[in-house]
Amino acid sequence: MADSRTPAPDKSGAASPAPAVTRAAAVLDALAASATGRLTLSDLSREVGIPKSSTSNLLLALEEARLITRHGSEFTLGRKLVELGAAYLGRMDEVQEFYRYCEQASVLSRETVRIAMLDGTNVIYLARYEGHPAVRLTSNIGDKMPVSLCAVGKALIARLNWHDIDEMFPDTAELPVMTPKSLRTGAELKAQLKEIREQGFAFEDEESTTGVVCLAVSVPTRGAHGPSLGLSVTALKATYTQEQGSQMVKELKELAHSLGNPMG
Amino acid sequence: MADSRTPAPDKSGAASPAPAVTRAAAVLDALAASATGRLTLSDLSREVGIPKSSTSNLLLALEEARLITRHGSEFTLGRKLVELGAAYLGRMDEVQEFYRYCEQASVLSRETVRIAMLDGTNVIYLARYEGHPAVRLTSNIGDKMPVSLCAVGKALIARLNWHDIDEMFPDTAELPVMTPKSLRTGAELKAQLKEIREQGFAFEDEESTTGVVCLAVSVPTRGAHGPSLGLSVTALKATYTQEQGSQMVKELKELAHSLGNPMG
DNA sequence: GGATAGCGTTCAGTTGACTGAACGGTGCTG
DNA sequence: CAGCACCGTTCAGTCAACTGAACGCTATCC
Repeated sequence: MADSRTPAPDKSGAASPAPAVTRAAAVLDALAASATGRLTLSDLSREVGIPKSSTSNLLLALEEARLITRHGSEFTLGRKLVELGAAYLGRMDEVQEFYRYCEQASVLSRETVRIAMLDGTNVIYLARYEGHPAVRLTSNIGDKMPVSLCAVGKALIARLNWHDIDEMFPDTAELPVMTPKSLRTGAELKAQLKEIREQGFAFEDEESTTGVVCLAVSVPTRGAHGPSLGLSVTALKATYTQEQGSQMVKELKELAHSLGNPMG
Repeated sequence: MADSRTPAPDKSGAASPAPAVTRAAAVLDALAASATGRLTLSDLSREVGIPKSSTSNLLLALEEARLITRHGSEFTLGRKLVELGAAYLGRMDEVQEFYRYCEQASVLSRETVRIAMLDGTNVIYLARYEGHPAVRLTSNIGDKMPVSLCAVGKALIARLNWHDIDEMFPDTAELPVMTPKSLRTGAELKAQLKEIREQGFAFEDEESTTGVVCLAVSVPTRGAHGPSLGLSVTALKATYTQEQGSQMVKELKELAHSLGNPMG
């Protein structure tokens, strides 16, 4: 799991309009971020920085809503979160369309394809099509990954305007590293982003997993407010060929275009 | 409950220790339950039954926590819910073990297998192993299904004590119907549950999808507090044989036993 | 075009939620 | 066995979050 630091910790000057809700969300975050996923009332009180008595009340309410579950004196995330997450995904027509397209595509139907969403400096995987039994991914739906480490992350970032990119990744920014080939600095990342913009798709060469390569494209934003979506194919470097790659990019782009324009 | 002079420690409704949290959860539920998944402030205020001004504050806090997202004047569920749901699933060792077992099993490795959780009168699908490209399920992870319509639902219900079952499904209860073969009444369902208890596994014969059959078993509850888990295999009725079925049940039971007893 | 109905926002008063210290219970430690 | 440290719970006082009516605004209707 990648460490994600709170992006914009609102200073104490700006109070929340419903503090109890903000705190409850912080409790959920703390549970999600903890190593074991099991924390006691005191743990949470310390972690989130609110008095025990207040935390106790929050936990009672969260438990009643099934957003958390109590196991003796420990708390874990609740199953209601799975339902809500599923409800979010179920409302995304793009996911349904994604499956349908992958099944009937000529090359992609036999590959491992994923659709992901940009979330700050991470991507979140929304769905996975597994047409290639030899390539089983360890990552699951909902998992996060730093953008600099995967093709789909780079494809999504490349669509942002240059000013935002510079802000997110200063030249000297140190990027998370997972393999010897991982990009190291903001400058390296931005050099690649220029390439990606020119060629219209992104590439990953063993930057997150040795032996594995990825291709990815971004989906033009549907409507005015939708999240940024991206598509990626994963292949084994050992069997990957240039020709195969260009065909996959072609189909990825076709799917991306179809997702971006519901009617066509 | 007799003395009306006591200062009423608990009113009939049993007030929540943190109402704002309970209300926020109700807002999320309302969004998840709505047909389109997009509601305005006024919609939510009416739906949940709280004043607009209060709702406005709740929504602001929820939006700040990214539990909901604002699109103009409409609100939808937020992507943070996908992360939290994934964190819940990622913490379930059973899911990881489920994948591992399916891959190395002799028969199941070539079938479509799922693991699901009981949630009231529905089951929620937690993970899906697809070893059989010919059978692609339309349901996704996190989707809900009435227990009476699927083998895994019946397997899970069958483990409850008879009193609870009678309460959930009176003889004359009308069950949801999806195909001509769907069970219609509580009495029909309970007759099947008796069979399931005797033979130790559940069966579904085109009750949710014509042309499709399912086998399922329940997992003995791990520890004292875990949720009720169930396993199911889906097959095409056209190619299904009795012999194949008994082998699949055997492997399902083995996996169930392994999930219920972490060390063995 | 004027009127209406509905939307989201604002604001001051009052109720009820949050605090923090003290309490009883439990599992280590010396 | 006594001592300690930590846990989760309780309770009364205080402060702030919630209410509800009034506001400005935009679409809709006659």
